[in-house]
Amino acid sequence: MRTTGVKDKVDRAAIELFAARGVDGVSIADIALDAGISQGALYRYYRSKDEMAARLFTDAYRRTGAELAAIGAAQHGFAARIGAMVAHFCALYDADPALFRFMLIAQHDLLPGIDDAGAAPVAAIETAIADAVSNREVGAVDIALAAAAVMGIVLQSALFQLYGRIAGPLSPRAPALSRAAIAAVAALEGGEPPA
Amino acid sequence: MRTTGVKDKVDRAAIELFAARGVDGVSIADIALDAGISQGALYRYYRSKDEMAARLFTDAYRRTGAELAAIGAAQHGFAARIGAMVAHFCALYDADPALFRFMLIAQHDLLPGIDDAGAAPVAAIETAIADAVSNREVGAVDIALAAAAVMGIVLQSALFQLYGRIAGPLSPRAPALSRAAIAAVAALEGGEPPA
DNA sequence: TGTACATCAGTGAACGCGCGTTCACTGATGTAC
DNA sequence: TGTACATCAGTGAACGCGCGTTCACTGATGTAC
Repeated sequence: MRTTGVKDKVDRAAIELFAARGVDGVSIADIALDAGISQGALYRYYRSKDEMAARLFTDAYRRTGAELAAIGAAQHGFAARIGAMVAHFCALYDADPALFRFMLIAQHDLLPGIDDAGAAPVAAIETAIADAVSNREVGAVDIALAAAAVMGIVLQSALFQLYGRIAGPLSPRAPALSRAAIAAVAALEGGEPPA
Repeated sequence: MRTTGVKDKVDRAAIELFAARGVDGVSIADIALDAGISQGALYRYYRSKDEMAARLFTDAYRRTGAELAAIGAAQHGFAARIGAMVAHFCALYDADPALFRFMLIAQHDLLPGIDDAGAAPVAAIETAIADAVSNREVGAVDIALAAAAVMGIVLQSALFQLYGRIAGPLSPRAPALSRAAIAAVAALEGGEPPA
């Protein structure tokens, strides 16, 4: 088992601190202290604080999007796809809540800096919904609105867990959240305004 | 019709700027410039920048919570309550998207500073769900999880509108979002883990 | 095995800029007589 | 109606602190011969 590199310690310290206090609420000195190195040493790994936050965010965002897309592609049928994606998200969240809190907090600042829209987690969900509509598994829905419903159900549950409104890990709730997401999409059928 | 006071101009400038760039991304000088006054004059209205952000947030948060609670109390039946609350939220959002973007962005920093949990918008939704459960309109559900689903559906739709994923105002989507929220809650029945 | 040299992760002090806050002052408005 | 004074919103320059960034330096590790 490899010993943890300095870069890993830096990344971990930054994610934990960013999650707890926001990017602007954390100084380079804070991160260096938690990582156990000097301030100057941080610049061996990142050109600037902005680049650090952006890379940590973008990497996690792309990785999550790619995993969700792969998991969705491996399943057959709308319910199975949503079920597998929701379960995977819950497992990721439980494994590293700080990372997801960081992503949820920082998205408003850092999302505009991401060019590749296809890499987004939401793209995987939209694909699953669009496929289900063209398969006639689901009636005509506003794809964006349906994706918002699915993401909202899962992300808001994650936020409630972070805030202590929901106790314990998210994974045991994954089946219930999947059912809610699928029901929400079905309820949107036929309600889309004219294009 | 009263002419707009200086304080109103300050509040409006602050909300617009906070919504666009986040509280930490905006300087006192920026706000003063947009409000058309000097930096020093801001301190006639707020003791500090922190107090300004906190008061703007808390006021809007409490007002929204109180309005939702009143609207929910005026309706009979779960579907009517959720429908009215969702419609009201959409109308509020359409009337002032910047205010809600500010609230959504700043909640992670400023929510912990609010002591009165009963004033929260989520409390109004939890009340509606809890009432429906005790009336047997809805089966046994995890109240917090059901509230997360309802809030998530609406808030994520608002975010998608802000990001341009959904075009036009939210209000025409209110009926569809209500149906999705009610269906999501119903789908959660019987899926709660042991207390 | 030993020596000279290159590389490079990490140090820690210093710099400078931006920003929140303060404060002596101005000038307009209102009030007492 | 006029005068003296109080009040107070607003000004603008200055201050000082925190923070991101830089940089000359250290010391350990690896490599060539």
